[in-house]
This record gives sequence, structure tokens and C-alpha cells, in this order.
Amino acid sequence: MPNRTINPEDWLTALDASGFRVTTVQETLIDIFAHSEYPLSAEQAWDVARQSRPKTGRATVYRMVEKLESLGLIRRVHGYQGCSRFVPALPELMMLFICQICGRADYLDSQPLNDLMQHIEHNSGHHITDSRLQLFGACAACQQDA
Amino acid sequence: MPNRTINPEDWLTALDASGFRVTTVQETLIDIFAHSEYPLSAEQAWDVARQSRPKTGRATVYRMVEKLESLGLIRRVHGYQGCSRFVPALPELMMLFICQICGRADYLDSQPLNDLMQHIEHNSGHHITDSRLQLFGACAACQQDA
DNA sequence: ATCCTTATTGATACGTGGTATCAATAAGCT
DNA sequence: AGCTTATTGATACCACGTATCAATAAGGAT
Repeated sequence: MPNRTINPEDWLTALDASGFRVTTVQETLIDIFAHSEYPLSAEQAWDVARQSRPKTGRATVYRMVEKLESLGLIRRVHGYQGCSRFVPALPELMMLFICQICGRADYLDSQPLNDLMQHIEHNSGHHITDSRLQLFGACAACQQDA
Repeated sequence: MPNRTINPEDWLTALDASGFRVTTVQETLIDIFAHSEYPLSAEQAWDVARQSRPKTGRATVYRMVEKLESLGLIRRVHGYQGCSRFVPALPELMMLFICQICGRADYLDSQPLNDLMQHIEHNSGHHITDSRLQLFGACAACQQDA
């Protein structure tokens, strides 16, 4: 799904570097999130995980999602189907486009958004520390098919 | 909270125009959402509603929230405290700034966002039908106080 | 390689936010 | 005022997520 390659090894390295133990569940779940074609909820990831690792616990999946999010490796998608799905986080690509037809996420360069934020800071007097921009519609590929 | 006046009468008119019956619960809840200083969850609105109308049912509040949202009169805030709070919707002011200190929402003119979207449509080939931009930080007033 | 410590896990129970059901109520037309 | 039917409120229910806690397994020390 991401229009840039995600390397699961990097995520394991990041966990290790943060002092966490590297376990088999983690490897399983990281693989699932890093390679998913679509935004995944914890529940969905749990289903996938149990296919290859049946005794995986539900709480463990939720814990992993929380950990990956707090480490900035995945980020929440605020979509029409709710706000409980996650995609890999790509730091320089903060804008998400979600296709309402195929469900895939496209990552967009955030520079225009940064410019917009600076403009707003200047005009409003607010100090902006974080932003969240998501776009919805029909992706280029799905428009072709229609 | 909104930097523009909300008229509860208009909401009742909108409900009526859509063929819904106008009831006392509706008036109560519309007043609550239209006049709240902060984004409100259904649960919070329920608490407030029961102060003046004790036998108000929980399901009724959820139903009203859904109705008001589907009519475009309130909109969901996707914030750090979750995604279950709502603010009055102001059609021309689609960008929300949420102050992390006082919790208030500020509505910003959407023209720069529209320009950004057009730019992205042109560059990506996607057809954008909806957008959601929220900004977080410290509002001008709260910066003064600090 | 084995032992030891302790982070991590999985099972269970629990909590919260939201929904389905359905009889009772009350809009609003006649 | 009476009738029809949308709306309501109480209850039960469900889904998603979290707390608990004994069992397991990382991974450093020996």
C-alpha cells in the first residue's frame, strides 16, 4: 500500500533500540502491518496473526499496536469506517489520501501542508504543534476502471 | 466556542424541513450542542441534557447526534482525546484548530485548504471528494497566559 | 549451555461507548 | 379531540479495548 518501501527489520531494530525484547509475536505483527495492502485494525491484525500463530492473544495485539504507534512506526487512519485502523508511518509523508473505492492509502508529500500551516500560524496567532490532514475520494487507478 | 454565531432555530428548521418531527429532546440537545464552549461527546451531552430533562434516554442522545451529523449540522472532532466529540459545523470553515491547553476549537477559513486540494488533485491524479484537516497546538490566548 | 531475572504473553474477566428491541409516548394531521 | 405513526426511554445487548495475573520465554550472567 505505501508508495515507499517499509523494512520490517528497521522496526525490530527500533524496538530493540528502545530497550524492548524482540519476540516472535512482535515479528509476526510487524510483518503484518508493514506488508498490508490496506489500513488494518488491531482486530484485523489479530485475525491475520492467528493464521500463522494460532495462540496469539488479543491483548498482545492491542499492546503491540499501542507500542508501534507510540514509537511512531504506525499511525492511525481517521476514516469513514471509523478511527481504529493503522498504516505504516512515513515521517516525511504526513498527508494521507484514502480511496473510497479500493480502500488503499496513498502517502503525499507534506511540504505544501507545512507551508499552509506556517501561513495559518502567521494569520491566526496560534502556535501549531501537530497536524492531521486526510483526503478522501477516488484514486487515479480506480477512476480508470470506472 | 465557534468564532461565528450558531442559531439553534436554524437547526430546528432544518430538522423540520427534512420531515422530522420537532420534539422537546431535540430542542434540548440542539441548544446544548449549539452553545457548548467545547467539543462534546454524546455521553457528555447526555449528562448535560439530564440536568434540565432528567428522563432523557441515552439511546435518544446517540440517535440525535447521528441525525445532526448526517444533516451536516455538527461534525466530529478527531482529537487526542479520541474521536467521539462533536462541534457545530460551519460549512465555509472546514479547518479546525484545537487548543491543547484550553480545549477550545477555532474555525479557520478553508480557502487555503481548497487551493492545496486542487494542487494535490492535479499532481496525483486522484479525485478528491472530501477532506479533513485538523491542527493542534496552543491558541493565541493561551500563549499570552503562559 | 544453563540459570536467573524479569519483560512479555495469553486467558479471563471487566469496562466503556455505542446499538437493537420494543412497548409507551407524544407530534401533528384530520 | 382522535388517529396514525415517528420518536422516545428502558433494557438488554454487542464490540472494542483494558486490567489482572499466572505462565512463558528473552537475553544477560555464570
